[in-house]
Amino acid sequence: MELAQLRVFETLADELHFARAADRLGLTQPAVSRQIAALEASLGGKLFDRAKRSQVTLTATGALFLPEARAILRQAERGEALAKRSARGEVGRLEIGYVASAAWGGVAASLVRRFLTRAPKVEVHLQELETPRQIEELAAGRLDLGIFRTRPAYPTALKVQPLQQDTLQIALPDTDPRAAQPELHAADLAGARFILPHFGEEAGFLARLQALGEAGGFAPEIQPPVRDFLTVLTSVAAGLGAGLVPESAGALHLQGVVLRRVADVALNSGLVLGARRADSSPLVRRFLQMAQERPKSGHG
Amino acid sequence: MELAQLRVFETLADELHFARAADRLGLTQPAVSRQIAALEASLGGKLFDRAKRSQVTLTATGALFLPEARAILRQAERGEALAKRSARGEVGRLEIGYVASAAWGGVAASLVRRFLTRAPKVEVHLQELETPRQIEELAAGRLDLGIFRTRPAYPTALKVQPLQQDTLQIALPDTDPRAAQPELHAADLAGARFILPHFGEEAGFLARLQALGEAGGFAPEIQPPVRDFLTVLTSVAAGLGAGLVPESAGALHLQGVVLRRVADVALNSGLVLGARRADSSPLVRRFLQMAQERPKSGHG
DNA sequence: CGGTTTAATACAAAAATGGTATTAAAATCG
DNA sequence: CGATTTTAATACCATTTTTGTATTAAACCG
Repeated sequence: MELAQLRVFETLADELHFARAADRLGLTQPAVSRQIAALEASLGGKLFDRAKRSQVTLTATGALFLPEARAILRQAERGEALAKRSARGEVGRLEIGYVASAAWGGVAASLVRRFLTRAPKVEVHLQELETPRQIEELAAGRLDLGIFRTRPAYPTALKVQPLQQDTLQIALPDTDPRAAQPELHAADLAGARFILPHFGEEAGFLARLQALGEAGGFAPEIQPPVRDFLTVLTSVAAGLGAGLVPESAGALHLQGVVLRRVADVALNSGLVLGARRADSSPLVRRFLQMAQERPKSGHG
Repeated sequence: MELAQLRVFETLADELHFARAADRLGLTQPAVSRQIAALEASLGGKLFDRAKRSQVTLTATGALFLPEARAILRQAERGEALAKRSARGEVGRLEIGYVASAAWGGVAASLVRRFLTRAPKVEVHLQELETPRQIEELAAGRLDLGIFRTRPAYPTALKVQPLQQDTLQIALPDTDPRAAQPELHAADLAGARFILPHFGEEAGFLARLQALGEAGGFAPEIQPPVRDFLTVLTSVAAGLGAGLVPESAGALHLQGVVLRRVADVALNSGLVLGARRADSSPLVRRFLQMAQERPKSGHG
């Protein structure tokens, strides 16, 4: 017994006419005759009475089998559709990690929102984790995707793709004399007090600042960390010190604050989207592909 | 998507090893590889991860599809089994008519009982109807089988097969002088009074008796009809007259009664099993075949 | 690093499936 | 009632699909 035979059987049971059934199936009449004969042989009994040529009818066995055949076909169609949706990455479950800084800019939220628009049946679970933890969890298989900050290197088991190319910039009060310069050099920042955000165990900003100090030949003085970027910028505007913030923070346009690039030190700190290199999940593939289509999400 | 592919998929999902799955399926390993590849192509995504050669695993899609595939296969198996049982005549419904006289001897009951032993799932409905009515109902399709008395002819749409070859015989009190003869002739019965059974509208016995009278050149005198054969025979033993009873009534061995054949008049009155000639129902075929296997049922 | 295991691929043989043409049987029409 | 038409089955051939054997490529293991 094969599904193809059941499809022929169902159609013939509908039409009760070999030639018309063949037509509906895109076959010829003899093909239908043989498929039915084969099915009947495999079941060990006739399904149709064709003693009267002009009025094919279901036998008792055929009538009994018809709802069974329909059930099998419908079940098969449902299963096939489900598998296809799954293969297209439209159903399933995704564990996605994100760094807090990806949430501020709305990058994580807008990515997930875009994905769910296309694949509403996917169950997405979000977890806020710092970059190193995400890399661990990804490798362990407890995360499927991670939205985290660029690193100098990643485990070979992971692949990452750029999400947002953020440069860290220096935020200065517009009253600061250095604010007059179009761009700064590390050495210009000697003696400045720095206001840094601190989220969980994320130590990236601190590390960058220390690198900056080394390049400029000074030991940066650090204010107690604040909770978010708005506070960093407000503190800077209040003249409490300088800030180290992602370029995208400029979108806030806070009065009394200017952002300046550091010309001689690379302070790239983009967001990347990471996944297991060997991950064959269509959901992950689809998410990665979608993220690549429009590397910068709508939000500034 | 085809059932054969699902069978391969299920087995491979069990074994997670192409060669072993092939073995279980009675195929070779490349055949399994290709069947899976074909199924994956038709679904538009991978079902197995075989990056690591030594550990084939289900993908998320594969894991999702496995219960679906199992459901389809089980449904197909149930449907197939049901159709096969139906084709073998083991399920369904039979409308069977019988003449009252077939019930006395237990012919109808024993036939049905034998049939139900072999096909317990068949729903049998019995209806007591006289011969002409059964023939009507059979032709109309309201009966599937009929157990009735032989007729000189039947509609061509029907086929009948012998069930029990009953000759009608004459029952006489052993005190009757004719009881001394080993067999009678029609003429011997002139002047006898006859005791006949009368059931519903069955007029067969009366008609036979009249034929007998014609052959013997006398008008038979008829006693009021009685309800059953035992009463006929008891009346005969009491000397109330002669009886006309099926040969098989002799099995009752009633004291004081003898049964005698009528040599010169054919009084065959067998029971036959009738069905529509065109009936393709496996139940009917099976019943007819069973009845033929042992033409006389266990009962005398 | 070499041998072994395992899945995929290449190729030829076999099976099945489908199509065209024809036949047989029933239905329809004159 | 006979001729024509309709309809399903069959014969036959071409095509496609499936299988098996042999081989290859990759991963695993010592």
